[in-house]
Amino acid sequence: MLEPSHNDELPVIPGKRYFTIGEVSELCAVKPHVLRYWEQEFPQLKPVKRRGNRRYYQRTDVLTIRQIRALLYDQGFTIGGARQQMSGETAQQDASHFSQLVNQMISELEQLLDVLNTK
Amino acid sequence: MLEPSHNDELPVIPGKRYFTIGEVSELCAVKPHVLRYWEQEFPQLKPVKRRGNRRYYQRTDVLTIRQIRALLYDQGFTIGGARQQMSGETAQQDASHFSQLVNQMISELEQLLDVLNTK
DNA sequence: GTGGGTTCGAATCCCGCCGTTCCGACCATT
DNA sequence: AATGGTCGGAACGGCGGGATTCGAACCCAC
Repeated sequence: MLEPSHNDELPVIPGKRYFTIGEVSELCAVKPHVLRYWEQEFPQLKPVKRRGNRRYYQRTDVLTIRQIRALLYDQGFTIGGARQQMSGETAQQDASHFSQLVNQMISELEQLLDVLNTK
Repeated sequence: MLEPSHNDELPVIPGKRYFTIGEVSELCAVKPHVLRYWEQEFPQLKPVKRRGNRRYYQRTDVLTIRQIRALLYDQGFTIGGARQQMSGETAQQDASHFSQLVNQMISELEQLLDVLNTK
């Protein structure tokens, strides 16, 4: 069984600009080494790096990580699926699925229009 | 990268009532042993069993399997995630999103009806 | 009924995803 | 300078998700 990890209950993000990997780890309940690993897997996750290659995460990075976390731990995506989801590919599928339905509705409405016209 | 498996291009389901596991395997492009495995993982997948414990799949079963297949191979869910998805937890989110849209369409159609009536 | 293909459940095997652990070196704060 | 966090890289590991194998039962065509 998938255990929902209650993303909602994560701590409030403090009002500062930059966070170390350790801080982000706490804020997102994800171990530092996992954060480094995710960085390889998700191109959109690119914290600033300074002296000695140290990572400095911004607030948006923290939100990105929480989103990834939700996709993986709550929604039950694989890493590949989460990446696809983040890059918006599935939104397109949804959209096409949707437009298909809409097209069908349109053609049905056109038939209805025919009926109305011939009366 | 996740390779979309083009669920759309699966063969049309023949117009008969029952299918053997081999037929379903072809119809869904999923090996028989995987179908048996999925049966353990997805409670809603319960083909009828007859003489000698043989599986007889109905059309709805075929559709269910295609759906599972899409969740796993196209959308990138884990089995746990797909199960959660199938059991309708996330579907509720989708549904509310959907019903919102449908409501909007209905109100627009009602406006259209008004126009037609006053003419 | 007889032969060839299909299916059965259960056991076993296996590969790759998703981390995890180790490492010596570097950095920051006291 | 001492303590504790962080660095990258490589080696290691669990286990999810099948894949393979087995002998036996079954079905259909002939």
